[in-house]
Amino acid sequence: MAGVTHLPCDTLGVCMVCKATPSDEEKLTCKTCVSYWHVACLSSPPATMAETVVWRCFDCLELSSLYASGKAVLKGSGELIPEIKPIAADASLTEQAKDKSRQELLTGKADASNEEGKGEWNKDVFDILSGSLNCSFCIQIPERPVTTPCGHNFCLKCFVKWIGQGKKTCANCRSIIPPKMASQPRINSALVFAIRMAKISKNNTAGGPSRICHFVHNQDRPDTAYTTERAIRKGKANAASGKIFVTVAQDHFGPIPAENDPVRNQGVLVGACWEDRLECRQWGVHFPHVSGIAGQSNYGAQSVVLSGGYVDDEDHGEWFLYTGSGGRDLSGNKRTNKTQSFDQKFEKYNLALKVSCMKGYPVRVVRSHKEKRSSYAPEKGLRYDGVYRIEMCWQKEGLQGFKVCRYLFIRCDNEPAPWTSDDHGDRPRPLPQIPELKDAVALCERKGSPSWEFDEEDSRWKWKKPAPPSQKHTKSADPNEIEGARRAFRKAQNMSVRARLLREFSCLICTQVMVSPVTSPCAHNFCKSCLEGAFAGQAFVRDRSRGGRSLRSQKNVMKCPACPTDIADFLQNLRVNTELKGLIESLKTKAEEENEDASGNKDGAEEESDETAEAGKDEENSTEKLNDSSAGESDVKEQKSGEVEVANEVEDADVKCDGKRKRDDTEELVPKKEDSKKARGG
DNA sequence: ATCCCGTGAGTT
DNA sequence: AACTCACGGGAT
Repeated sequence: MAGVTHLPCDTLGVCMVCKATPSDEEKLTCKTCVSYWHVACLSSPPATMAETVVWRCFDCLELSSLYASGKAVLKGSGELIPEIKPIAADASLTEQAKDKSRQELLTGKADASNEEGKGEWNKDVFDILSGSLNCSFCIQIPERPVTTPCGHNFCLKCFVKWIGQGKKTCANCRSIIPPKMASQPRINSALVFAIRMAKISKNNTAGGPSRICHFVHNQDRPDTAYTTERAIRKGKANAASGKIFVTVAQDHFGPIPAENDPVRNQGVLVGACWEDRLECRQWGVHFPHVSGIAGQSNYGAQSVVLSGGYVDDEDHGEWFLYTGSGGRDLSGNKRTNKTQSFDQKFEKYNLALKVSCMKGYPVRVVRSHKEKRSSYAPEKGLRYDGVYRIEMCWQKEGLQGFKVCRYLFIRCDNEPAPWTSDDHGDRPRPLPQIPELKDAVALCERKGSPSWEFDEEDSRWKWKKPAPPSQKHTKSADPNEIEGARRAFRKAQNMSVRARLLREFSCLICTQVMVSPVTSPCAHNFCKSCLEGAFAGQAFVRDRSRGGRSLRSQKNVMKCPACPTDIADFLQNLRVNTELKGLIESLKTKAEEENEDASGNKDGAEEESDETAEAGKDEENSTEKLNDSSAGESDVKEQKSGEVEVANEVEDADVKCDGKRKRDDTEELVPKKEDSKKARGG
């Protein structure tokens, strides 16, 4: 190692340079690998709060510049190429350069930068966003945006970090942040969508990358679950499933591709939402009606649902820790039971998950609104979030005192997750740091190479080994049903721009596009006036509220019109989310302009008959600029095409999870007490 | 918050 | 075919 020594703190928090044990305040966290560094031993510590938040250690800076120059690649297993060493201290990176490389990492535009003028791309997006939509910490477009009740938008990570430092007020305006929001911030999905729209619309005019991934919200529901004769009084609770619309086998692994979607010919795209489990089932994403795991113990698990049923679950978006099933007394007529009364074992569904782990199969992941402890859960219903791989599994003592099976899921999908505004899917990422591993029992890791793997040449995840042959017959959908569904779907596809805006940015009260949006602490968006109107005449405080010093005046509970959260405090001082407002306005304007450009053509398209629409979605894309392209997303079917073999011989290296791997940058900035094993120093 | 149903897939 | 098991969901 050359020149100045740069080393982080070790497992015990001891600085490896000066051997002191710095306090939390004296330590700095690398934004990328979440390692801790003693500020006093840094040659050039960050000067401002904003810099602190985005600070990256020397290893990671070097790494990102290697990425940018195309010299570094990730191995399929997710392991970082080892020859990357701490570089000579002052990597001579200016703040600008840091920002640039960070942004390149974020947007995946690394190697497209200066050539072909694509470097301007990000700048253009900023322009569209009027430069106004910035997280105050990192001065970037907010990643996983959360909105404070005072109407300011931040990256989830930056916000969590801020709260983690004991801050109780908004970093922008010093308004108090409600404790509930502080402890459980929810991503503002309307804002995510707005950012994506801005990117896409920019992209379409600037000739950027052509393949933008689709983001779907509610599908049409051409057929719903039905109530059988027998259960006539029980309504939907005991309904039987409606038709299955896709033609995949029940033990199909991976995304649902377009060729198995005769209804829409697009497959199930990331971000697809459903009302309930039966509907989710109809699209072939997760077949069981109640169970959270779909799988067979001798074959593998195809999908899971995160529904908050198990308190041990821990959700970090791109990765999460899942708890196995069982361990509960379901005798009598219980279907679920939150309390555990015996140990879980690796059998049945838990064994199925383990098989998927060992084989490296892609596992579809669905998140439910019932998971209240996750920032990534949808507001209502269920949402398909793409495929993940189970990198390892083990047992631990659960929070309820019995053993639970544990699974580390890491996202590996070719489409971006619903909470990011990235325009690309996942790249292989390192294992996150998992404190509970130090107490893990029966730890299992994959031995061979995974079946579902990132292909560097194609920059896509694919089957590197053939997908396991189905053991079930493939369901075929009823042609009549398909035709009906198809019509409804085409109609939805031809929605006007305004209808689209409406769908994404509608006020939950007036159902119109929000004029002056306010965001509640529970992350629901309304027009300011609508929300005011909804509570007009209601007093905030009961009785003796008058003279400013009423001692025990009782606050009235005022429930959010969209959920049970008490938003009385929020209502007292409604603040417009000006950034979101501006964004909606500019999208509106832009959409109208494009509407006019396409003029007569466009009107025709809206009234277009089903038959003409049959011509395909490509055509729709051209008439509808804001419609993201769905073409090109159907090629998830490389299974048996022959070139699989070639890829296989490249390496069969075992997957190890110790030492060498860097930690994931998606790790939450949380207390850092128990660092079981630091992935450093090796 | 609690009760308890019909359902459907896995397993025997 | 019988039996077990399951992170739903409407009704009370």
